[in-house]
Amino acid sequence: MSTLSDLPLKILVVDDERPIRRFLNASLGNRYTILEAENGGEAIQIAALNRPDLIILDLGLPDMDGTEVTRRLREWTDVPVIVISVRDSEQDKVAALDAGADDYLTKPFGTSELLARIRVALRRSNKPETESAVYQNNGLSVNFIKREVLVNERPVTLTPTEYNILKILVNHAGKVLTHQQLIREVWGGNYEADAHLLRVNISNLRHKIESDPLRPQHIITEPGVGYRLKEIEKI
Amino acid sequence: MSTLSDLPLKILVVDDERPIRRFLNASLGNRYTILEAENGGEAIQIAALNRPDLIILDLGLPDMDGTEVTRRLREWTDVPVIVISVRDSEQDKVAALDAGADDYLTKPFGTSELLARIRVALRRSNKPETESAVYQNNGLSVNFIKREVLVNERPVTLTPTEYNILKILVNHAGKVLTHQQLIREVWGGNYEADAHLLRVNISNLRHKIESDPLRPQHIITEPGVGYRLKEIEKI
DNA sequence: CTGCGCGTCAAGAAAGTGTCAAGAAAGACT
DNA sequence: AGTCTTTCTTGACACTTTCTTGACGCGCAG
Repeated sequence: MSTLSDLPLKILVVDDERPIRRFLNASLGNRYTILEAENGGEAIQIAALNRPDLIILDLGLPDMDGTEVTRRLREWTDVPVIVISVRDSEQDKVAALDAGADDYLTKPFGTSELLARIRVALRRSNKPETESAVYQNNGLSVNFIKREVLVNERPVTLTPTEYNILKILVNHAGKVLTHQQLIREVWGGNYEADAHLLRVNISNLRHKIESDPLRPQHIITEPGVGYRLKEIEKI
Repeated sequence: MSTLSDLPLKILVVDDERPIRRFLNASLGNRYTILEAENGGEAIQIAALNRPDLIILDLGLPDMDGTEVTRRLREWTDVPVIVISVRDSEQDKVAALDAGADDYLTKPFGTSELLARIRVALRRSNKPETESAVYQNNGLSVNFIKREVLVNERPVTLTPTEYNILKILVNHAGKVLTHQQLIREVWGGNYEADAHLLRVNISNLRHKIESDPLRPQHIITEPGVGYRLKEIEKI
């Protein structure tokens, strides 16, 4: 069990109030290396750059909601996220947890409880899977942090829907995704969207990332079933 | 998030008070299969026997402390444990979490928060992707996740109907399937489809996966009865 | 020889797929 | 608020693949 990297574990504290950051720094500083961020954008940047082992995230941030930060993080990393907030409503908790947070602590909380919950989160995540935030295969490159897509080194700009579709395909690269699965994941459970809508978007997407949309090299149609992102074996 | 392969997950509820068990059963019963235990010993027994996917554990048990139960469980299983308790002291929380619990909820709590925290715990523990759903025998290989069929290492493309027929044959590999069974499974209960239609499709399928369709090595005709996927004993 | 089950072939019917373009909706900027 | 731009959604159409049906040949048993 003991994966002993003797370097101290890094924890990123995200809070816009300096006193809280100072308090957390004092509570955790002698056990962990503390990184700090003041807002959501900075948090994502620092997380991408420094790869902390855990993130403590305040819900109330100036630039973007903490739930949104979590969602963005989850697009490319499984780092444990512990949300802290003054909001105590069940609705807030459920939203944050479902967005991908691992725990939710209501302020004020005791230091020892926070430490215990940090230990739990670290214990669970102690399987260092080297998952990269960048997908690369077959001339297609998707950077989930920057939301940047390259085709043969050349950047392409995708609309939000197109990016979402591509993201799902990449996350299941090689596997066939049925129309229903794609529709559910892109447009949400309420499937007002039909297969035709999906086809149009796939078509648009292809025109942007395929050199020859008639003979797609990336997004392969599985007739009667759905679509699949083609993966080429790397030796 | 990807939501595939959903057989109902089993949750073990451990509490000595019947009303609480009943309440949890009502709250979770329509989403999960609920097992129940009244005390620590029983909990461990049932956990060992039924291998639940998650355990909800009350701290106050008649025979042994919940923390102790958690410790005993952790000796042999990583099943997520969510502790619920009336005790709100930090000391109790830290003790339970450090004993191996994944979460700690103070009574009273809302149903939706509990459900959210259950989802978090299950999400974390479900990481190992179910990758191996591959049938392989006699030069024929069917990967159900990628929806890929290989004959002697060479990929073949099947139409939806052909794939469905093959899938059913594979799922009952070695056994004879009557015409009626196959028709019902492929075309649905309303069997407007007749045996002739099945024969045409079998013929097409054979031309794709048999090297010599006249002497089939995979799809064997059982005259007057149906078809069978030939299996070769692996040593 | 005749009837029956089985396999093959080919052609029309049906379903699925890709593209274009126009209107609706959403968002950004004065 | 209003205007402008981008993005999303819908409908129409051509095209392709797949499904279904009917015709026919073969082998075999009665």
